[in-house]
Amino acid sequence: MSRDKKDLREERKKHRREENRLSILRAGEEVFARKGYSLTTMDDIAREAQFSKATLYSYFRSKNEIFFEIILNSHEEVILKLKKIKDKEESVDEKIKRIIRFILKSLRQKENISRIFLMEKSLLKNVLGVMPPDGHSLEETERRFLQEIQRKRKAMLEIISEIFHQGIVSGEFRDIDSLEAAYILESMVRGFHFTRFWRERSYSLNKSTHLIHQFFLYGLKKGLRASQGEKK
Amino acid sequence: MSRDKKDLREERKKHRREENRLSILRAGEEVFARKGYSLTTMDDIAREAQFSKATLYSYFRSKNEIFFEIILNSHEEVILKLKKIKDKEESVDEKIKRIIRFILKSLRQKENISRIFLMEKSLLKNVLGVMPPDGHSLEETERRFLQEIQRKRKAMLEIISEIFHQGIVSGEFRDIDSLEAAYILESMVRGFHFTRFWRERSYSLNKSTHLIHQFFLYGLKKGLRASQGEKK
Amino acid sequence: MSRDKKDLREERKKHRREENRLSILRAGEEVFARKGYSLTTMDDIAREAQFSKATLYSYFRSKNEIFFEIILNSHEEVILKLKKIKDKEESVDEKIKRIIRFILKSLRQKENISRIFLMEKSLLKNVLGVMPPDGHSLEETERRFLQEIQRKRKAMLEIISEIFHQGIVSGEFRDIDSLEAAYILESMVRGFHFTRFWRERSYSLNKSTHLIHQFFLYGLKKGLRASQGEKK
Amino acid sequence: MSRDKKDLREERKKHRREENRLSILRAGEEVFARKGYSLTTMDDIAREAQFSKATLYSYFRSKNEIFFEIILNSHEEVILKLKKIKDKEESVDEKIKRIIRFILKSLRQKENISRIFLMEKSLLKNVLGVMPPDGHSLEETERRFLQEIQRKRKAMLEIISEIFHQGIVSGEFRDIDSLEAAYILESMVRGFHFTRFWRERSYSLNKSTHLIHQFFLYGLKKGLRASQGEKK
DNA sequence: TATGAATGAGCATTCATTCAT
DNA sequence: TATGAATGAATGCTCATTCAT
Repeated sequence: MSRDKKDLREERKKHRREENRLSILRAGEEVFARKGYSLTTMDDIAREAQFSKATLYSYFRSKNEIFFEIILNSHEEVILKLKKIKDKEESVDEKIKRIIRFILKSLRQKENISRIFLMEKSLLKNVLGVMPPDGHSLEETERRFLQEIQRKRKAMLEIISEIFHQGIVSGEFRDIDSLEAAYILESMVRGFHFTRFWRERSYSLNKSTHLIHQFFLYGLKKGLRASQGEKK
Repeated sequence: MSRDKKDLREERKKHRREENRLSILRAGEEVFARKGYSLTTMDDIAREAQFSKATLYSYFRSKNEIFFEIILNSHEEVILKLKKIKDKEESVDEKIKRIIRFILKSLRQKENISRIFLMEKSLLKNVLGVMPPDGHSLEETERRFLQEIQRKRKAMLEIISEIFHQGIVSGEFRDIDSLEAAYILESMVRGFHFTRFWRERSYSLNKSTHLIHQFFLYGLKKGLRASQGEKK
Repeated sequence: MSRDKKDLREERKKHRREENRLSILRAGEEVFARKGYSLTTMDDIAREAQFSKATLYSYFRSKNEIFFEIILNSHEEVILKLKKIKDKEESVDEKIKRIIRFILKSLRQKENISRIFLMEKSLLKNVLGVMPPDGHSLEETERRFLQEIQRKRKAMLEIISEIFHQGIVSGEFRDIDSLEAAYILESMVRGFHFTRFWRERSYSLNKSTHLIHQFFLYGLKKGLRASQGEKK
Repeated sequence: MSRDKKDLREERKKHRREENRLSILRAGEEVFARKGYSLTTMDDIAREAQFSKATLYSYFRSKNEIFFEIILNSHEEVILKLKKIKDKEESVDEKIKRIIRFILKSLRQKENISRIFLMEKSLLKNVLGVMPPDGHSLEETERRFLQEIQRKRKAMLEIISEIFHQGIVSGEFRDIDSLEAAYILESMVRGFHFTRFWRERSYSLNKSTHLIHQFFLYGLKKGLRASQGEKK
């Protein structure tokens, strides 16, 4: 009895703890998205999460770690979604369109979360994107994060490439390296998103999706029957 | 005589000043590239430039201003190079290849200068890339910078789109919006560069250029005679 | 029980905080008095208060705020004392003497706190004592401070003028504007204090009090029975 | 001949130099008066004087020295004016009125020059008005300045006291220490000026003069025929 | 556990003064 | 002599992190 009671209490505690953890992550995402990494202070996150600053440190070891966790989680979501798309019963073309739209959409939602993730140097002290990813001189946490993230990204890209593979096997697509194609698609979508701020014209989600989709499938050259679909 | 002498001295002084200015910019570029914007201190730049920190302030009004100048200059170089490419006597295909290679190359060289430029939120207090570019609430300097940079980027993209236009007119390319095509190409190249850190495989400049070039011209679909050029 | 205990702890905490606050103010007063406003650094105050500089900022928003608070508090004390004097059962003459002595004394004690307060331009950016007190272009904090201080000073002078009023009503004093008389008395005392550094002779508190008192009551002209009291 | 020519050139040089010196002083007065001591930078003065900052240092050893010189000069003017008043053929009463008005006026004109002079601690590093005027630990320049200023002030006050002496001898004034009377008068005038910023009502030069004059002559007590002259 | 309080290490920027021409 | 340039030394303020309760 007392045994059970104790377990129950333990259980509840754990549950509560998990909930708080999530609160902090949500708060972090909110603030990071709004202010970027450097400009976000632990105070900001604490305020948003309605905890004391010190409490944050009982859930996470550092500002960095909070950020890492957010990034990692967001990748997890993406993987799940991509799997769903892959397993859908529809044409490969349609799937690709869905992928483009989905990535664009989540980039827009998480805006500078992804922005930061891709870019901010202060993230990994003096490292990210500059040093070759051998990762020596990285702190343990950072190393682990890098590994994690690379694993997840690999998973993402492999799912996409599997979709392409279907198209290649079926003879619909050119016989190319399907992983490279996945790289290209991701590059296009991310690139299109991140440069959009500087464009004169702004494109709706639909228009953007269509544009990228057409170019990715048919390229610039004449000779293929690229449908001249919707224009915004 | 004395007149001339004085002028000469003035001349030399001005020249010296210009040189110092450049030194600081070079130093700034170096350090920003290594550490990102937030983590770069004026002390860092001063040390690198072999000046006292205070001296920096006699050449630039702020850290921000140094950074802006670096970005702006780098854009200027790009514009010049693109113009040269455009005016070359060679096939449009070849020009596109050159553009891809050139952008990739300069992204690699300036590495996270461009990275920072695209991303760092702390740059324009809470603004860059997030708020719509209406720019109210920006400080004067920041506003000017935004204008400048947008002007330059527009120029860049227009040069590229003019090249495409040649191909469209000649019937070589599909009849699409040439500016949109420029957006896509830029997205691909930038995107490919910025995601490369996360890829398992790393691609040489040649291989990257080829890959992007092929996809940009022929897309994924079968039916076009994409040359099966070099593989890394 | 636990309830009470918690409250008690809260109580103690609050008390501790209040004490620290006072420590900082005392430290500030000490250093400001010694070095003046501009030359006093937050580091100085922190050292004197035995806190870290950062801690100061958890109690006060700025150097200015610390200074304002010191000034304000010191005025509060003065008001209290003046009230006491006013309510004493003794002759108006005696009360005036007490006022003179009291103000002189506290000016000596707080020495250049009051000096600074009256004088330092850097206090209110380009304002204090120069611009008419319309107060536009002042920051919020500064505006509030100005209001507060003016309210307190008004209170001080009104108490003094009320004392004079008694004397006027009783026919002892000339029928003059009692507030103007208060202005004059304050001017004499403050003026006498602030110019003393430049005098050859220095006057004891007693002697100073007597001197001012005599002149304030009887003026320079012959014809009144100014007591030729103590000479130092 | 060549001798004379050389002398003439020397002469002109000296003259020019003296003129520049004055320009700088005038500029300094202007800026100090506007911004106070701490907030005034050498750059400000240089700009106002239309010289390079470095040039200032060929005329004065430091910011302090410029300020000292300004103060000293201004005292010189005062002395001259007081002498003139003293030597005028008119009643002592009238002379006193003139003195009051004159001091008030120049305090208003030089506003925070005098303010600073009286108050700013940063002037004499950590000293002025705080340490007993023994002046040890003062820098040479500061010591000299203190001496100078004290000499001049003594002169000023002696002139005033001489005027009073006339009145005492003639039996018009009470038989008091004329120097003390001078101290009191100065205190009243300066005090009245420096506290004016905090008063609710503001007084015109005339009204101020009258007020101070009446009180100085007749005091608060009834029994003397204080003329109930103009009220503002 | 949760938290209010404390702080070390910075950081951008300023300015009186010196130096080289 | 006059000056443009250079700089050392500060200074107010911030923030991630730790500590004591």
